[in-house]
Amino acid sequence: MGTMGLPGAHRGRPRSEGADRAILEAAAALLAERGLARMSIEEVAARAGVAKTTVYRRWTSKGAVALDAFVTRYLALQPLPDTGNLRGDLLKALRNWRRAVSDPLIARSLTGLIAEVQGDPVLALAWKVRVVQPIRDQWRRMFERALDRGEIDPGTDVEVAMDLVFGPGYHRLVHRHLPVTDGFTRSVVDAVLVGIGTRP
Amino acid sequence: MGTMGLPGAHRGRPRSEGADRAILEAAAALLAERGLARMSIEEVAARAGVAKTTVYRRWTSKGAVALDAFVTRYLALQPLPDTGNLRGDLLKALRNWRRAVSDPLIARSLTGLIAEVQGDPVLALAWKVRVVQPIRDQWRRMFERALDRGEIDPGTDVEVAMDLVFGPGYHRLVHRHLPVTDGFTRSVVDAVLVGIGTRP
DNA sequence: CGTCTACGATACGGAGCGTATCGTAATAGG
DNA sequence: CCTATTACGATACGCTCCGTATCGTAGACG
Repeated sequence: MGTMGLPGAHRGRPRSEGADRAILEAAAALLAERGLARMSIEEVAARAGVAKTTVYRRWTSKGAVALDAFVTRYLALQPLPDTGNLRGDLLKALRNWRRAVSDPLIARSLTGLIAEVQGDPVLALAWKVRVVQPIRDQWRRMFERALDRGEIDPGTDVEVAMDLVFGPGYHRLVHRHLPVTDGFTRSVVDAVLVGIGTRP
Repeated sequence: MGTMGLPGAHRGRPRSEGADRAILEAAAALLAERGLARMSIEEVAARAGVAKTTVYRRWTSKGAVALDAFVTRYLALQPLPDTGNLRGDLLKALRNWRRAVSDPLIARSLTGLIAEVQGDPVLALAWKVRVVQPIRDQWRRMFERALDRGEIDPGTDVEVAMDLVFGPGYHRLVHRHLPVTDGFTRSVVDAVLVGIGTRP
C-alpha cells in the first residue's frame, strides 16, 4: 500500500504496481458480483493472476483488500455539491448517492463491507477513517455553508441533521424493506429542512 | 421449533424440549458475547450440552439459530406504546429501543444479525418476516392512530415518516460514528414531527 | 418386546483463512 | 559481471468451522 515515493530507497526487486492494480480490480469485481461474504482471497488472487501470498504481502485481511478496492470508486461517486443553497446541495448529494446504490454491484459491495465491519474491530477503524469520516466531513460542509448563509439556526445540531438526512437512506439500503427512489430522497430532504427550521 | 401440539402423534422418542431451550440460551449468550461472526455452532452445542447434530436437526444454519435466539427477546423489549398522541408514542418507542441497544450485548446481537443478513438471502427473508415486518407494523399503527386523531395530514407518506424517525438511530448503531442517546432520539422525533407537519 | 424416532459421539469431506518454505526473477551497488 | 537484496509464484501446511453421514444407544408407544 502506498508507494514509498523515495526513489533509490529499494535495494531488491521492486514491488509490481501491476499486481496492485490487478488485485484491486479483481477484488472490486468479485466484491460486486458475490458480496464480501462469498468472496475469497484465493479467488481474488486467481483472477488477478497472482499468488495468494502476494495478496497477503500487501493487505492483512480479506476485508482490507475489499475496502481498498471499494473506497476510491465509492467516494468518487459522491462529490461535494455546491448549488448555492442547502436544499439544492442535499438533494444533489442524496441523489448522487441514490444513483450509486441503485447499481446492484455497488449496493452489494457497500452492504457487504458494512456487514464485515460489524464483526471486525480492525476493519471497523479503517472503515471509519477512510469512508465514514470523509463522507461526513463533506456533509458537514454543506451545513456549515448553510449556517454561513443564515439559512439555518446557529443552534442547529448539525450531526443530528446529517443523520436525519442520510440515515433513512442507509436504513432502507440495509434493511431492504423499501427501495431508495428519488421520490423518497426528495421527501426526506423536504421534511428535514422543515423539521430543522430552514429559512430560505 | 414449534411443538406439533397434537399429542399421540409421535411414534418414537420425543424431541427434548430441554435441548431446544438449552440451545437457544447458549446461542443467545454467545451471540451477545462475541457477535454472530465469531460464534460457531460447535460452541453453541458444547455450551448447551448437546451434540452438534442435534442443533442441525432443528435449524438449518448458524444464522437461523441466532435469529430464533434473538427475536423473542428483542421484540419483547419494544412493546407498542399508547400514550394518546403521536409524539408521546414515538418518544416512548424510540426510547425503549435506545435503552435496548444501549446494552452492548443486545447491540452486538443486533448488528451481528444485520450483518449476516446482508450475505444470506434465506436468512434475509426470515429477518424480514420475523423482525422487520412485525416492528414496522407496530410503528405503522402509531401513525395510523395519529391519522385517526387528525394529528397528521392524511396525505402523509407513513413509510417515509417511519424511516425518518427510526432510520437515523439504526444508522448510528451500524456506523457507530456517534452514540444513540435520549437527547438524540428526542431531537429526531421533534424534527420529524415538525417536518411532516403535525398539528397537536 | 418390537418398532420407531431422537440422541450423543464421532468421523468425514470440503472450503477457506493466514503462514511458512523454497526456488526463481528482478533490481541496485560494487 | 557478480553479489546482496527483495518480490514473486508455487505449493504445502495447520487450523477452524461448516454441514453431512454413520452408528450404537435411549426413550417413548403399542
